[in-house]
Amino acid sequence: MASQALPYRPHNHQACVTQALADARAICRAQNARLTPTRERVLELIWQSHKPLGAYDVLAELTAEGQNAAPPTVYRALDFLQQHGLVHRIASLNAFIGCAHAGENHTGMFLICRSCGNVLELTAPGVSGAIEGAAKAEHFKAENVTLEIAGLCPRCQSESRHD
Amino acid sequence: MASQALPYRPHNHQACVTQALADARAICRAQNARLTPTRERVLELIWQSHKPLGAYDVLAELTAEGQNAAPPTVYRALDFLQQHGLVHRIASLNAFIGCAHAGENHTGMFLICRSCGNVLELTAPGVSGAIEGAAKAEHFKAENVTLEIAGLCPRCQSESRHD
DNA sequence: CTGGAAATGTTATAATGTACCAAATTTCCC
DNA sequence: GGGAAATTTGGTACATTATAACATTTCCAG
Ligand SMILES: [Zn+2]
Ligand SMILES: [Zn+2]
Ligand SMILES: [Zn+2]
Ligand SMILES: [Zn+2]
Repeated sequence: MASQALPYRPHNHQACVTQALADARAICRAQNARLTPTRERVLELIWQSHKPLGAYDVLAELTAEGQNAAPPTVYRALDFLQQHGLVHRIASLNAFIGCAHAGENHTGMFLICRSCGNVLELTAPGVSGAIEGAAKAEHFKAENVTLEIAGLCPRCQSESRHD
Repeated sequence: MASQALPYRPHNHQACVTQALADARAICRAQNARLTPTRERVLELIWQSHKPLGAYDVLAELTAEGQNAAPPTVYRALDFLQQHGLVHRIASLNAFIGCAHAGENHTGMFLICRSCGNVLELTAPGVSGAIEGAAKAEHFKAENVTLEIAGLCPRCQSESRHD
């Protein structure tokens, strides 16, 4: 069997976080955007795992750390991070996840495991092309694509076989 | 220019509604499911237009008609209609729309106009195939696909050109 | 009939997201 | 550096969407 994608297997996740934060700093510097402490901390919290995190989960962490935070605090930080392509919102879950392809121009495709909750973000050119083609055939000008696939990740499939 | 899809041009919309209700009755009869008056009325309200309707919009209509309705009334009806493939939930809008392909086994792809709000539901085999292929390449078992494309419909594109 | 299943009524509350205005901070020009 | 403008943050209140829980009614098979 081919090697599985990161979210589906044990790995040094701290490296994911470190890399994501480093990328974020570089991207913000390049765009002259201010990655303030709260924004950076929210991004780090979002990256705590490969599972999407709800805005109010982020809020709870912030307040637990003694930070003066209210819902707008979190939503503002999340808006900023989305604008700069650092996090994605998963509409079907009302939750947020770190972008695995920050800086690259891409259309996210999310594989969401309903069992373990992990999410893998893909860029599938074939899929994007097919979507654009279908939209074009209807003379529809596509601006934003939401593509979220719920199901079972490789790990959870094999676990359910061994129950 | 090719003929535009229904939502984007004037048409006898009452025929859409009548057809949808007739289909729904047939489907429920075939599945031994009870399309009760409230459920049927909710479906009819959802079909009032080709724009998605929020659950609380449906609720407002029901109560305006003097029906004894509360949020669970609407959500239960919507759950039923979704289960039987008669309506879809648009996750990116928190709203519901009548299924344009009820009875057919399909994966909905929704073209959502950010200007006029109309939604066109497509079935694009090429897109579905590409998505399944991409999921399979990651050994992911896809069960449910959310595919929503926001942009500008043909009509709204030409209107903005003539401003 | 009648007993169990399905559907509905009803109240309360959870979960998610935004409007709005004031205060603080940063930026940038002079 | 001083000070106006813009950005960011603090904080309250509220809007919107969705569900939990339990009582009551309706339906239907036997
Ligand atoms: Zn990781
Ligand atoms: Zn999983
Ligand atoms: Zn119509
Ligand atoms: Zn339009």
